[in-house]
Amino acid sequence: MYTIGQVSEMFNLPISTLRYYDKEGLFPGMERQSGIRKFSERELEALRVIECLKKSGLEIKDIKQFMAWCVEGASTYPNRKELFETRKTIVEAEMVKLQKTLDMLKFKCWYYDTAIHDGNEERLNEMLPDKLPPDIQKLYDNAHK
Amino acid sequence: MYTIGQVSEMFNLPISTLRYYDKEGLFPGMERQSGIRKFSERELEALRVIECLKKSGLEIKDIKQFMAWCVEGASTYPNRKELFETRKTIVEAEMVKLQKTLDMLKFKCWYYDTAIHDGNEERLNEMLPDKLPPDIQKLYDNAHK
DNA sequence: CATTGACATAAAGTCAGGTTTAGGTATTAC
DNA sequence: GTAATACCTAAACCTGACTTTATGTCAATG
Repeated sequence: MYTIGQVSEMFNLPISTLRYYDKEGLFPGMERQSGIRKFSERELEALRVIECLKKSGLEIKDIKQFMAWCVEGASTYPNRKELFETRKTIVEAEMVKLQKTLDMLKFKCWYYDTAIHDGNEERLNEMLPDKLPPDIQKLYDNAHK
Repeated sequence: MYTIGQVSEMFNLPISTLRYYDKEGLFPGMERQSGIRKFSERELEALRVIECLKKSGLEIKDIKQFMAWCVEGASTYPNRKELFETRKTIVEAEMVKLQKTLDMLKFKCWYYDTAIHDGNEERLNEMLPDKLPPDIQKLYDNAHK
């Protein structure tokens, strides 16, 4: 059993955030000892799932709904599974977008590297948009398609 | 040259957002014809960079700073390069985190698949935390490390 | 020549996800 | 016995990134 301060340290989250999550119903049935929250292994796993679902773009109110399903029991397995399947699809799409972003950033790094070397962008402007070095061209094309 | 409406269609962004970006100084030196904004190829590339930098987590006011550097000329190449290097590092870290998120989601999909099949979580609880099928164990370990 | 549609502005409003403030309790440390 | 520390609540506040509202201009259409 952990206090809110210990959990705050463990997860590197402000205490105020943990209290906010609790207020929003993300720890249904969490124990208390004379008013003080007692975080058990169940709440730690809940917190891991919260961080995961948040990162997948889910809103707090929908995470609350998921936690309510967990309390409801086996009848909500299909709801929970569908939720994770949906989030998985969304995160996979997000990864593709982020890779495109990363390729743009890599291209710009090369671009300014070259600009610094040349002292101007003249040569670069002549190479754009389709006479870039092969590996750079790939980055540029993926970032601009 | 494009009108705000055409750019809105091309980038699938609300007109209000484009006007907001302009107000925030993200299109320095954009032309106008009797008050009406004229988006040139320069503004379209700016918009691509805006989307990229936004996705990398940069705030509007810092994107504005970057656009100001672009106007300033060759003396700011190093500033611009450093900005992109920093964003690249941040996005690479983000990709690692997102992969961890994805592994958690994949694990949970398998988990509820199994729970639905079994009708309860008893067998699953016996397998946790280190007697999972090898491929699932990998997902679980990456998601929980 | 009035209405429609696309453009413009300034200023107020919205929203999620916290964070801060103000005030209080309970336990341990000197 | 008082001071520090860790916990508690309710409610107000904050922030960034838009979005909406209210009002107006201008060109082309019926």
